[in-house]
Amino acid sequence: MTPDMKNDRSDPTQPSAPAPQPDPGCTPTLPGFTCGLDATLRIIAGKWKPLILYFLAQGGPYRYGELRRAVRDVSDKMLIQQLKELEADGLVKRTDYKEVPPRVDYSLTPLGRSLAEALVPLCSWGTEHMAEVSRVFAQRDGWTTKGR
Amino acid sequence: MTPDMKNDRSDPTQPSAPAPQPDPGCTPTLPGFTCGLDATLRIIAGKWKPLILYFLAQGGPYRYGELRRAVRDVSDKMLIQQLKELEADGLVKRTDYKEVPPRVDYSLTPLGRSLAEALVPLCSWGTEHMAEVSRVFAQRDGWTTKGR
DNA sequence: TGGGGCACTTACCAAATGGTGCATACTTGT
DNA sequence: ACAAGTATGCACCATTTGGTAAGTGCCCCA
Repeated sequence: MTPDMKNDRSDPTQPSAPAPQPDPGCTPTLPGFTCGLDATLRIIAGKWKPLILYFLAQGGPYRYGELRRAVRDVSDKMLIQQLKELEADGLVKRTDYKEVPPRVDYSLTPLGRSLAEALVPLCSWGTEHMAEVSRVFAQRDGWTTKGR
Repeated sequence: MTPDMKNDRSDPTQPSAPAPQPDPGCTPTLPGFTCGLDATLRIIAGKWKPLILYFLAQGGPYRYGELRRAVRDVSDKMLIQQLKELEADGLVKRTDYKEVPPRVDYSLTPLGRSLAEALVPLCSWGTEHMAEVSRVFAQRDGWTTKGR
């Protein structure tokens, strides 16, 4: 067993790479974030936020009800909650017309709009690879080609 | 005042827009997804997945330990878990060298690489707007200028 | 007068998510 | 012998997240 060359290179006792550098386009400037992606992810954390941003980016301001119909499967509670957070984070603007049957609409702030644009490639990716993606989910949901 | 024109246009009893169309770049083809973005989001759902993909995209294959040091604050359990899912989803490839002190490394599959590229704009966005973002988090974490 | 819509709000609950710590099997260094 | 490192597995627990269902005040319509 060639005892002195079992680990030909990169022997585990001496880490080959101390720590990968998180750089290209990622300059850790502010504290708390390891990189820009980290920062972004924390802002859009929440099941519905990216979707909301994206829908809002498609059409002009949407009324609450429209939005809820657009983002299918979202409950009132969730939609409101995420909208509030997005508003607090300065990504969406809420306009309350103070009318008597309530009328409110939501639109993107410039910041929100810029973020929504960064989301576009993700959308395209999903569209392009939807076949693979749905295949993946098919088996995730406990499902085999042979039925059952 | 002006009782008959309170709802000048788009009176609430008659929805102005029946349902916003989720189209530009989003063609709902396969069942289950409202649009491409939806599909993508489900694949990268999980606190660390985008980060893992992104790190993997930066350097070549990473050994498990390197990855964990790179993605700071991630626990073993989480990292392993997410790596397994990514592997199952065909985004990363795991190579086990079957050596005696365990040696394993992870790299992106072509699919994973393409997804990682779609993540780039998010990273740039985060980097560009990191100031705003960290301001947002400052107040989210219950924080006032006047301390405590 | 009753039903429905609007935009929310609240209470309660289940499930997902994530963290800590211990265990494994084996090696190398001291 | 013992600590440390390698890549994981697993049990247990706390927190977070998300969902359901109900209620609110006010209006319009039949």
